[in-house]
Amino acid sequence: MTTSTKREAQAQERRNQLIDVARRLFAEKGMERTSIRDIADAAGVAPGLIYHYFENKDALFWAIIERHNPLAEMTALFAQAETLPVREFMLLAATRGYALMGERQDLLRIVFHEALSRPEMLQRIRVLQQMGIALLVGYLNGRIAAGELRPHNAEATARMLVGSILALRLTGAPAEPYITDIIDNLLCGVAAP
Amino acid sequence: MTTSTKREAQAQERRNQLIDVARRLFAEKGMERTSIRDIADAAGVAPGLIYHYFENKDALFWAIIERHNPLAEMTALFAQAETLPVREFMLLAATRGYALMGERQDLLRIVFHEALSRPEMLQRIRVLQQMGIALLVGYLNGRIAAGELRPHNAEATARMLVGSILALRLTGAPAEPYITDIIDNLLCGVAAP
DNA sequence: CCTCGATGATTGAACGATCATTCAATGGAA
DNA sequence: TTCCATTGAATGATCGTTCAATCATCGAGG
Repeated sequence: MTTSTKREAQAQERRNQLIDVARRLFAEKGMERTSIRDIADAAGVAPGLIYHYFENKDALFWAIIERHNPLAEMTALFAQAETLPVREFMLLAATRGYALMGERQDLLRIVFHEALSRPEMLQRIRVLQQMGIALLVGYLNGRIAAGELRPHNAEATARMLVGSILALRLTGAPAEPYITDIIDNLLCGVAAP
Repeated sequence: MTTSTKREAQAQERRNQLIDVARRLFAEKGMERTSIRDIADAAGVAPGLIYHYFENKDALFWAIIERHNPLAEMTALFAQAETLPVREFMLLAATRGYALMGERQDLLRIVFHEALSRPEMLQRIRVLQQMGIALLVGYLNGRIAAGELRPHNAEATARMLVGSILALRLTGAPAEPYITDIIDNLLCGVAAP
């Protein structure tokens, strides 16, 4: 058994601290406007220490990104899809999606900011978005097969739902009454009968 | 009449060239990752010349932003709203919105990138988005009053439409068949009858 | 038509500041 | 004593911006 578990725990704690501080500052100011000295000052350490834990500034950036993979939460959400009526589930999915974006606001800001100039970041977002859309499309097609939704292009509907919730979050709009209205609009349409 | 119109025209042409080159590079790499020397090299001039036309790098940035105000195009679009049935107009509005975002892709990238770290840029976007949503809400309320749409929260519908089109553009999805499906979903809903 | 002074466009190295990263030295824990 | 965490100034590079000098254009006067 390793002989330095206390020391290793302390190192891990320091590493996590540096990631947390960097995430907060990157979210506030953007990566380029945040210097290694800014991060060191905010963490109360010397700039050189950062290079003990991370090869370079870019490695620190990716350590922040690696910290969170939302796919587990997304698939967990769909685990209970079968137990709820369509409207209830879509309300739940939209509300949980909105809430998750809120909890991960720092990370979202960093990710969107860097995606605009880092092709590898954009690629990573595209993969995740594709997976998210696929989960939703699978659910919608199941509901169509069960006769609960009319036959239609489930992918367009999935994109509408995700786009609408993302737009609420990006514009700083509150969840309600918008989410309920959006789901009702999506299910019933807005045309006069 | 001014005596140096040829010289003034040349100066204006140079100024426009610098703005165009800067816009392209800012869109590709982001503002911080684009140096004054990058812009000068791409324009084929010396770095000092940029300061003949712009007080500083930030002034050049705002000159790019000032170059375009989409509100004129947005209001022009609504000028013909009355002449079309609801579905036709909404298809037109969505298609034109998608196309405008495509034409202004460079500017959108710059604007979204800088909005994440410049409160004044975010504020400017918020105002514009508020105006756009207001135009759409006004139109939808008119259609509700005319009995063509059922009574509902027009703002939620406006946000759905804008969010859906924005998400198509951000994810690199093609306009069709999505726009037609989205408009039909929005009008008729996806619930089984 | 030519010359010359005025004016604005342009150059590109220098300047002061800041950056990311390195590293020899130090301190504390094992 | 060994090992790892930590320090913080130094290093080389790059940044935005300045500025004295140069070049090209323009208009007035002869």
